[in-house]
Amino acid sequence: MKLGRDFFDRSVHEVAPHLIGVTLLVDGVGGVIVEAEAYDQEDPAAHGYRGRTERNASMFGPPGHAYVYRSYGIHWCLNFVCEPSDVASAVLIRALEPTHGLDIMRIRRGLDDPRLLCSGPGRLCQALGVTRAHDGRSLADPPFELRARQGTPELDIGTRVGITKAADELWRYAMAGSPFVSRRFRSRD
DNA sequence: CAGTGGATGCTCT
DNA sequence: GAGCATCCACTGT
Repeated sequence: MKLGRDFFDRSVHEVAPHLIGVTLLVDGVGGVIVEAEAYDQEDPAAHGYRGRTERNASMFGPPGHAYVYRSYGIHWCLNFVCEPSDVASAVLIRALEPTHGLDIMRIRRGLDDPRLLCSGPGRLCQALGVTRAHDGRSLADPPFELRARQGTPELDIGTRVGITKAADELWRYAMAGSPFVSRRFRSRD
């Protein structure tokens, strides 16, 4: 079952936790989203914070579309744009539990361990073949496919990874205890 | 298991 | 010219 048409027409802080458990496929290859981070329009760590530029234009576009950017000159990172147009906010997809097309992922990644195929924003883009070519594309149309989750997973919540500004905001969400997250959370009691 | 440093290409100041 | 929303290899416990 596909996601509702208005799934992304709300705050990133509501969308991000609701994405955990959703299945993401790109040309039939992908898995269950187990980790995501929210970046809102008043967030100094967000690319849209200082206004619209050529790179972040997709963030200012309609919700339910992809924002893909190059990270550290090497990797690609995939975001889902949220809220109305002209409000720059998006959710960074940080990790998947691979379920579809593992053979293709292994070839693209050059390794076998399922835990290392999609456990990080750069890794999952390599495994799913996501590049700049996907920037601005609708998540409701091929090659993307999003399938609604069944039930409500328990969440781990923590601070975001790899940033220096607004580093204390608890805007990182993950499926509790998943071995497929990019980094472990603080020990839970 | 923790910490460090290099690769690498843009974007923005 | 600085600074990355990262990953991997390598070091030392």
